[in-house]
Amino acid sequence: MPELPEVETTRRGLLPLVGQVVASVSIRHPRLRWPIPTHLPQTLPALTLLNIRRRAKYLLCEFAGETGHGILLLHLGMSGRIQLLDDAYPAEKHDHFDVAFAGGQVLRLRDPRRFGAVLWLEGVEAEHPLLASLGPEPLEDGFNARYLHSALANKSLAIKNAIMDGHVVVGVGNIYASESLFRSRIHPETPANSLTLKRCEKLVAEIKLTLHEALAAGGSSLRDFFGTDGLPGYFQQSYFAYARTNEPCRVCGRPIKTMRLGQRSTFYCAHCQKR
DNA sequence: CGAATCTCCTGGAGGC
DNA sequence: TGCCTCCAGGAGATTC
Repeated sequence: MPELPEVETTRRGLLPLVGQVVASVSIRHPRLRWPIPTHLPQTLPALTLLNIRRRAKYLLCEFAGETGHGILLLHLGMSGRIQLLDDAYPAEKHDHFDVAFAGGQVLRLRDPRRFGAVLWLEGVEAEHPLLASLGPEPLEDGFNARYLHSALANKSLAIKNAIMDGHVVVGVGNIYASESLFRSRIHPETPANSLTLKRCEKLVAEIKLTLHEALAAGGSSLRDFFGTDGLPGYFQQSYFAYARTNEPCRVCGRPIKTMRLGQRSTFYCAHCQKR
């Protein structure tokens, strides 16, 4: 399931397309999280890709030309992947969306579970409902202990749910929520507003560290991630807690426990992580 | 407002 | 081998 490091890795992998002009668009299966706009095959051709940015787990591809201007928003959901192909190879079952460029390369979205999204934004990007109320980027300076502590001040829910809420901080998915809480020695059920500033400091640091490490791993597996079915780098890394039910804690050796929190599998060490 | 629950979807794993 | 059930999950929508 694509987490922030994988989305960022995807973004970097697509940068060679910047400056290229769209030749055509194919929509094979328009029903993703929301319908893919049916006008894209008319709207995009002849526009130039100006840049590719990332906000949270959204990829924002800005296009402009004599016939228009807008942002193609892409989201990978949980099973999506974007391939950069040198040629329009025959599409497979779950290849729902292509953007073909004049140079011959093709951006292809594959998403078996169809939780992903392809949308077209016009007007002021920051005012779009999906982007307007997002919290800070976890790797930027705006995400710091003081900010987190105040953002949690009136929240009594479990800290794990809090850091997975995109209004608090974006880009922390289920895997890294468990991992960063383990590394911070914070029990996932701890009421968010009971964390001291000092523990917020630790948590912020571990979220940044965990994401940086995953990003480094994802970046090094770019070739695996693009064009093949190889697993992205972070799946190959060894987790401290995630998906390690009953396996020995890497710190104290006691079995890792699992629980449901906010409908999500949660992994932790009952001995190392304190409320 | 906060918090909990529901929802979309398909592939893979496990049971019989 | 086949069929059934259950589970995974990002995050917006809905409900309380």
